[in-house]
Amino acid sequence: MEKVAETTEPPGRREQNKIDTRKAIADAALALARRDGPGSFTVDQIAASAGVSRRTFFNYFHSAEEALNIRMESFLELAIGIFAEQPAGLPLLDTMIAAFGATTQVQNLGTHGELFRMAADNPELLRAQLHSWERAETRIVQAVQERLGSGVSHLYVTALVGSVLSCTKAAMQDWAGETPEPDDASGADLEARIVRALSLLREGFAHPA
Amino acid sequence: MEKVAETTEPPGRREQNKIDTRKAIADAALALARRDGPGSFTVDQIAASAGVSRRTFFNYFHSAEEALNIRMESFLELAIGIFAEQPAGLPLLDTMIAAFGATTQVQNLGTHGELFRMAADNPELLRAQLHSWERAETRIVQAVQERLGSGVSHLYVTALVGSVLSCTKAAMQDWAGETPEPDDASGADLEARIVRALSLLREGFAHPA
DNA sequence: GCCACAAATTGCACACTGTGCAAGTTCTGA
DNA sequence: TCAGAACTTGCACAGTGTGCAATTTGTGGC
Repeated sequence: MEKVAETTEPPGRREQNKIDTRKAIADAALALARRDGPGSFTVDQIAASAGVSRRTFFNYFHSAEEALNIRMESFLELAIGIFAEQPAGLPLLDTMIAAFGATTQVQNLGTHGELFRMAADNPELLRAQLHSWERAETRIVQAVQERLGSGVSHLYVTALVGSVLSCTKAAMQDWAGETPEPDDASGADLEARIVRALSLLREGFAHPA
Repeated sequence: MEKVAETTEPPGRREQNKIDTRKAIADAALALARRDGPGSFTVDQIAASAGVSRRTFFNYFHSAEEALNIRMESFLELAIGIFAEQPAGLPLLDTMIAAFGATTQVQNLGTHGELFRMAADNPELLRAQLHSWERAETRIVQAVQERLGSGVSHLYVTALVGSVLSCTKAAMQDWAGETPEPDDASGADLEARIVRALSLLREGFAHPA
């Protein structure tokens, strides 16, 4: 019985080291972004601050922005996971509302808002974030395709998923803009906004309430 | 009478040279992308091919991808212009449908589909395009805010505009994917898709027709 | 036409990015 | 304990993006 619960934890020293290194780099990048501003530091600084070589940094991330953006990725990862867990029978938009509303329970929610605000004056970071949303979109489109079968048009699915993500993004931006303090307890505020935006979508934006 | 119609044409040699140079660079970039593939050429090659120095290239564009992406920008520019011309009384979504449907009359429509397809296997180009859509979104949001006055919530406007652009993007992607030949006469196909996607949006995606 | 001024182009230097490769170090399993 | 796999690191190299100063080119007054 050397290995226990191999389904979820075969870490070993190697895996754990990689996880630690990855986290150390991401943390170093965030700390530098907070101190010097989003675009005002180099990869060398991140690497030195994380205690690894420049080359190792690039073994983990393609760019400084990607190291920052890993948190946004985890948020979208969570959204995709929750969506996949939802029962398949319900109307699609209700399922989406449930899934994206639940994402607000993610750890360190305040940091996500912070990164949103950072992207406002850092084009490279903004591009990285937009790219993250784009990749999430294609993954969700695939999941929805599988769920609905081949009877639904591709355009319907892509337009729907794109709109849902746009509304979620708008809700997060609105929330991040009006919640400058890194308050992790304001998840309810964000959830309310997401639900509101997606409800507007479900009603075809008929009333500008 | 040395100058005629100074309202729209004070070009002079200077202005015209800049326009020509800009166009020469963009054309050179597109030609190289067609020949070698989107990410397989350098700024030096573009500059040489356009007959300018490397430094001059960077006076016009921030990156190779931006030089490619200028056409997508012009498309979005056209959309914004048409939207601004629409009468202000109509329902917002109808105005949007009219505006984005009309954009398909842009010159060299086939090239736009081509660039969409290129972005599929070139992350940098994709990011540049996403960034273009993002900037267009904020501009349209501003225009809508002015049109509707301050009585409407910010979240409503951003969610609406984001959804409209997502649907338009989905329509273009669908069209570009199923129209591999650079056929400039297929504008009607694209327009039909855009109108269909936006109609779905207006109905809250109720029927997956 | 001439000339001073403004605007655009260019070469150069410099810091930084991103990647292949080979040598070194650390973990794994028998 | 040890061979081999996996990870890290230094190095080299091509490419990017930008400030600066020198040069060329268009503009407008005289």
